[in-house]
Parts: sequence; C-alpha cells; structure tokens
Amino acid sequence: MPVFLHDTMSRETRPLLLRPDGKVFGMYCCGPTVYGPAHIGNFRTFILQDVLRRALETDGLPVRHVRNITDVDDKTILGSVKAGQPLAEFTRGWTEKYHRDCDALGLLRPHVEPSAVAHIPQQVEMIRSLVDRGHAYAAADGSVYFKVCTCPDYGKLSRIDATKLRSQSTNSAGEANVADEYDRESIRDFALWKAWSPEDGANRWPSPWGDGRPGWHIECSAMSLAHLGATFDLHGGGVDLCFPHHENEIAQSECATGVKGFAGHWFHSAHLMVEGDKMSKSKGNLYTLDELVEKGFTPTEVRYALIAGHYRTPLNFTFSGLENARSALGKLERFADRLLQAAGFTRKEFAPPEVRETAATWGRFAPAWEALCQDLNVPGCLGQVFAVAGSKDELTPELARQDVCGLARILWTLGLTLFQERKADEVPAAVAELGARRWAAKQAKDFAAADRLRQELTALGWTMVDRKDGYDLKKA
RNA sequence: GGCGCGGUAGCCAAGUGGUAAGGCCGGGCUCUGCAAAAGCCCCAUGCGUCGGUUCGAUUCCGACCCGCGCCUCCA
Repeated sequence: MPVFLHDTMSRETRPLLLRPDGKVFGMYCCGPTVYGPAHIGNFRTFILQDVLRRALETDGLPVRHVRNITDVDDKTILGSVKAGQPLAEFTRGWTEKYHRDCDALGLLRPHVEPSAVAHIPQQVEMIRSLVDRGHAYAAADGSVYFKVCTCPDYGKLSRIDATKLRSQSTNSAGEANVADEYDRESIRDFALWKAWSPEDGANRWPSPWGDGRPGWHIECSAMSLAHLGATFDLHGGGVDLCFPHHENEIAQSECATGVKGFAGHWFHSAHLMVEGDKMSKSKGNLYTLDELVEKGFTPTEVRYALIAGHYRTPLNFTFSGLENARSALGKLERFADRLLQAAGFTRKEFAPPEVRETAATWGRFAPAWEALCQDLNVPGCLGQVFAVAGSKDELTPELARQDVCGLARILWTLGLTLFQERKADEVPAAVAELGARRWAAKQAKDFAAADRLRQELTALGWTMVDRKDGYDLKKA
C-alpha cells in the first residue's frame, strides 16, 4: 500500500510513488539555521519528515533525503560576530550540537546534508541565470533582486494574490513594512544577493555584482538543484515557510532552469505550541532537547510527544503530554515483552531493521500501518497499536512471531526505540545503607523495622521498590 | 483585509452517513506483609451553535459563534 500524503500545492491527498523515470524518491527538506541550539518546534518538523521518510522506506521506496544546513545568513553572521568567532567555526559548533540532538531523537541522517556556504558558487550561477533570463536585476549597491512580476504564476503554492502584496505597506501588527526602503523596484521583489556591508565583517564572497553574500531563499533552490535536479518528488518544511520561502524557491528554480514542476509534492507540518502559547523567545518557552533531558525526560519520550498529534494540526506541547508519553511508552514496552516471550524471542531479536527486512508481515498491525499510509496519521496508528495491545486474542507462538515483526516495523517507522537503558539515579552511600538494612529486616520478617526504614528513606526523598529477588532505589 | 487550520470526555487525540479508536488521569477489583508496580474492569446518549438534506448526521450542505496560524526573520 503506497503512502498517501496531503499536498499543499494541489490541496489533495495523493499517493507517493516513484516517477516513471525515477530511480529514487527525491526529498528535499529545509534544514536548520545553525546559530544556536535547535528547539523542539524545529524538531517536530524534522521528526515528522523522518517518519515520512521511514514510512516510504518501509513501503519499499528507495529515498534520497536531502536536508540542508543554513550556515550563512543574518543570524549566523551576527552570532559569529558576537561570539568573536569566524563564521565557519561558529556554525560548526552548532552543527555538531544539532547532529547530537538529531541522533538522540532517532532521526535518520539525511543522505546528503549540503551546506549553504559550500554552495555559494552554485547560488551565484543560478542568480546569473536569472539575470540573463530577465528575471532578476542588480540594484545600485550591488544587491540583486528577483523580479516577481516576470513570474506570472508566482503565488501558486500559497494561493496568495501577488499583485496585492504590492500595496501592503503595513504588516499584521500595523507596523510599516520598511524592509525595502530604497533598492527594490517592488515590495514583492526579494533579495537573491546581498551586497557586502560593514556589519558582515570578513564574510564576503565574490560575484559578478560585487562582493556580498547570498539571499536566504536562493540557497535551497541551488542545493536542491545540485543534489536532486531541476525537479524532484517532494519538498518539506514548516508551514511558516510556505510563504514566502517556498513560493520564492519555486519562482527562482523554475525561472532559472526553465523547467516547471519544481517539486511534485509539498509537505508542510503545523507548528508547535507550548502550554497553549505560541513558542517565542520573548515568552521563554522555547525548549531545547537539553532542557527537557535536564528535567528527566528521555529523547524517545520527547519524540513520542512530538509525533502524538497529526502533522497538519498544531500540537500543544505540555509537560503533562511528556508524562503521558512516558506512560504510553512504558505500556508499549510491557506489551512488547509479552509478545517477545510468547514468540520465544529475546529483546535483542526485537531490534530492527533485521526483523523488518527478514519478514514482510504485519501480523495484527496491518491497521496500524494503514493508518500511517493515510496522510501519515500517527495518532491513528498509535491507537491501532494499543488496540492490539489490549486485544483478547489468544497469543499463540505463531501469532506472537508475526506480531513481533509487525510491531518492530511499526516502531521502526515511527522511529521509537524501546528498551533503552534509563540512567539509574546515583544512590548516596547513606541511602544505599538504609536500603540494605530494610531489605535485611524484610527478609527477617521484621516488618516494623522495615516500615521504619522505609519512612527514613521517604524522609530523604527516596522510594524503595521491592521485587521478588531484590529492590531498586529511586528518587521520589 | 487576503490565504489557511481547528473546535470530539478532566487532559491529549483518531474516526465514521447507521449511532463514538486509543493514550493519560480518575474510580473499582486482583495480587503483594506494607509501599510501588502490574493485570483486569469501569469511565462521552455525546462530537462549537442553529438550520437543511436523509429512514438515519458527530460525519454531507448552509449560516453563525469561538480559538489559532501565515501574510515580516521564523520548523
């Protein structure tokens, strides 16, 4: 069953298939700007794209996933100047941090992760082509702008009326749009190349129009062309990128190459809210992975919480949602253990992709997979998984073996890893000693003493959990 | 103003023209010296409001109300 996905351009839900001439499914995703740690809102989008890619691979499609690193723009340059570091050094640090977070969250590395700085020649080349074809013009200061009026179908993705943009002199907050004081011929036009200015410091690259740096939008056009060609299968990003970024990409790419049909499918994921509010720096609710890990949540729990809502609906991220994810994951683990035991497998044998590749059965998880195929319905998929978990079917070894395979494939597709070691709390010597004494008292059936020791532990903020063969000490 | 999304139980969240998946929380039971955990059971006559179509609508159509996003750097 092919994966069906809603397409922003056509507003239709269409199957994702290999093109007749296609050997791989080309997928381009707008990546992070590496000027600080990515926040969980960024990661919601990246994780959703990761789930889509995994679903395609589970479906058997060969995918070529390209996700760029934006390492030259206003924010990275400003950040490097403030940090007193060369741009490359500054962005390398944040890129490495981003990679560590991605790995922790179980994101498959893209097949290609192009850097914008490393593609400046390609960007210059594309701008030159646009100027040659009359779609762009150089301003007096050496900046180059895209001439929107030369692109009649500009606005087709977001269905905005480009002619109305011309007259918009104020933004939604009632402030004047001052971005184009002088150079642009029209307010719709956007920068392809920005002439060097003193605040750019040492960050300047040569071009036929003088030293400067690329505009933000052109990098994705140049990098997708370089790594996927003039047309490819799917382009993804957060909803906020729909306009103007993606609209501009379409205009630049189609006008520069002369080939229509830039991306076959547009995949936009809704934004993340935090505790009912829009995420923003000023509200102080921009969480990073580190902050959540600091509070005791695992990256897998964060991932679960971030995919628990449908991708086209804004998701309200809350700590209770994170707790919810933890409980649900625990339930999943216990269920998986029961399946494994019934099938005669160990936890090690549960590890995909081995299970995924050696057998192509879904067991009772076919409905879960079908939900995923219907516009990447992760909540629906999860519901189906738990429906199986709560089923009263008799668990024969044969059924259990199929289920193990099915569950492993579903969880791999969702990118959820079970049975990860949770770091045990550091037990102070005094607490360990109390625990040992209580266990001894309990073994000796001196329950009065055992209860007293439990109280002492509680007073110190620790809980003692008894098992048949021993005990665990946990922070309360 | 333009473009777009959504309103389903205490919270989160699927879904369907034939009477509401699932998760969390909560309640009950079982088990365990206690505690915790776990297992089992229960938990919306109701799907923003009002009309319409229909044998039948939460699901289709219309109007309205409310919340939100983008239109400006933003995943």
